[in-house]
Amino acid sequence: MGNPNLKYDNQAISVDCTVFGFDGNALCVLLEERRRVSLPPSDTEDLKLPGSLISDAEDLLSAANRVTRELVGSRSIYLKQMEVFSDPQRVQGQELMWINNFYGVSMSRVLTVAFFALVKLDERLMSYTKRKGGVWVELNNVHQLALDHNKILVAAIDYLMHLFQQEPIAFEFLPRKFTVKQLQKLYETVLDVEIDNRNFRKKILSLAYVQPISEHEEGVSHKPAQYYTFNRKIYKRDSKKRFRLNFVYK
Amino acid sequence: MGNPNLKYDNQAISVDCTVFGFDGNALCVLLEERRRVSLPPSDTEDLKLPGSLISDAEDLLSAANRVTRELVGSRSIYLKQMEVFSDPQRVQGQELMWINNFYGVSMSRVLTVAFFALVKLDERLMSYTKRKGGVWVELNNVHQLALDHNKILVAAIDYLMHLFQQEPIAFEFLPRKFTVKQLQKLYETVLDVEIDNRNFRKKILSLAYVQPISEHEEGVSHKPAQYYTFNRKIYKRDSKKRFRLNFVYK
DNA sequence: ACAAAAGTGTTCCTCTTACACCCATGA
DNA sequence: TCATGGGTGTAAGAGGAACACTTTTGT
Repeated sequence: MGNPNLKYDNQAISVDCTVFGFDGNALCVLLEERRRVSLPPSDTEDLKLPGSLISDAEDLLSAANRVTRELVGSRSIYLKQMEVFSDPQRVQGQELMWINNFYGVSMSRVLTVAFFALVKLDERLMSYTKRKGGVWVELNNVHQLALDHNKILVAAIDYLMHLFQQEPIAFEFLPRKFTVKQLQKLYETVLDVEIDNRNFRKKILSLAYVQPISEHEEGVSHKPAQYYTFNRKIYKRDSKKRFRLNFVYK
Repeated sequence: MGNPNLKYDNQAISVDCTVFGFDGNALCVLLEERRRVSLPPSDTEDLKLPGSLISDAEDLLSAANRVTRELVGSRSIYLKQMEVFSDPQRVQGQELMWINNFYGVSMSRVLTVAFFALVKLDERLMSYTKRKGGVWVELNNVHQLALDHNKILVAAIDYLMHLFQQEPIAFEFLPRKFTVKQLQKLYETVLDVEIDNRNFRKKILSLAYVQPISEHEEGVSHKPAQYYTFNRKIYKRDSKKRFRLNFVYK
């Protein structure tokens, strides 16, 4: 029997999405202004990660899709469950009141499931987001966020850097056709390293799933670069073959 | 404003723990019998992963610790959040009634946060678990479990195999001092491969964080094996150094 | 012709893999 | 002395890292 002294029925669940994009130079994250219903205005904490409580009939992925689509529209998006933040004190006082008020409930705590998302960020998406009330902020320019969203963001950056070295998620950031240089710049930005251009090319072009197409850059005042695409089918086929003990650090 | 047609306040949250152990030959998972309050008995579905609803004031890790300690006692345990299962239909009908009844609540759904755990399984733990009403079942002998616990178990096995190649969690399964052979057998079991003994030794012994101690096996009727230990400090120090693009499959 | 970025090769070294026999102990 | 599992070495190949110059285009 569950302990009769404990309560189990006063908890809300939310999703909060950390959506990353790459503008060609820097990593950006999608933020929105908090709509302040009954909370005194604050200069420093009015930005937050997009999120929402989940309704009784909704699964988490649907909720995360709903939340992100509000700001990025119907484009395809890489979306993955990351981590649950469950400190009973993570939302309290006025923050909790704000949520209860906003959703018309009276819960004593809110757990949040953090989602990790990647999109292809371009001019059109930039302005779409703006019209919908969101902003893309370079990671270096992110200051204090509402609730515990700085903590979630830090976890997401960490997750991004790890996953980036494990799986070819780089291509989620780039348009369908891209140049080797764009790809290299992306790796350098995300992992915060410098990469030798010759070695990078050699490595990337040795991958069967990065394929040249019969198109080159146009209208640039230097040698036009070859375009490549990412072939997911080939990646999936080949990724089953390998077995490595990658924990090896000497 | 949250959509006033939706309800947000009728959801319970549970943790379910997949605890793995290695008995020297096979991987085992910790299961417990479901205490059937108001449900017709079933021959095939009376085993489940250990789990519990979380109370309003509890964080997830504490809940997972509480749940596992009931069956493994106070020994140290590797415990990590894995994935949330949030299908609104995942628990319904009699299953849902059983939970509401058991905990004295009336929720319309239960989300569960699956935890992933590893313990050092030995004779003492085996019998401790038995006294507490749990069982260790070899993975090959796990049949139909209650609720969606087979699904959770499959996800946990997958997670284990991936993590095993990424991080030195093998040592969480073994006693403080172990032989190379034990370690190799463990890798072969978890990853379901055969490993060349000479190459395995070479690799393992090249790792600064696997250290020989001045002790050998005793009472065996063959050359007694050297004992080694895992030095976590050295691992942590060295793991910061390396950077690799491990997504590379050709 | 010049500025600007694209593209190209070689050498050295480390790590991986495949493979077969001798060693130390208890019975 | 024998059965049992512990422990050892080498050669060939693949992948990673360091490093500097030529090519193609627009202006």
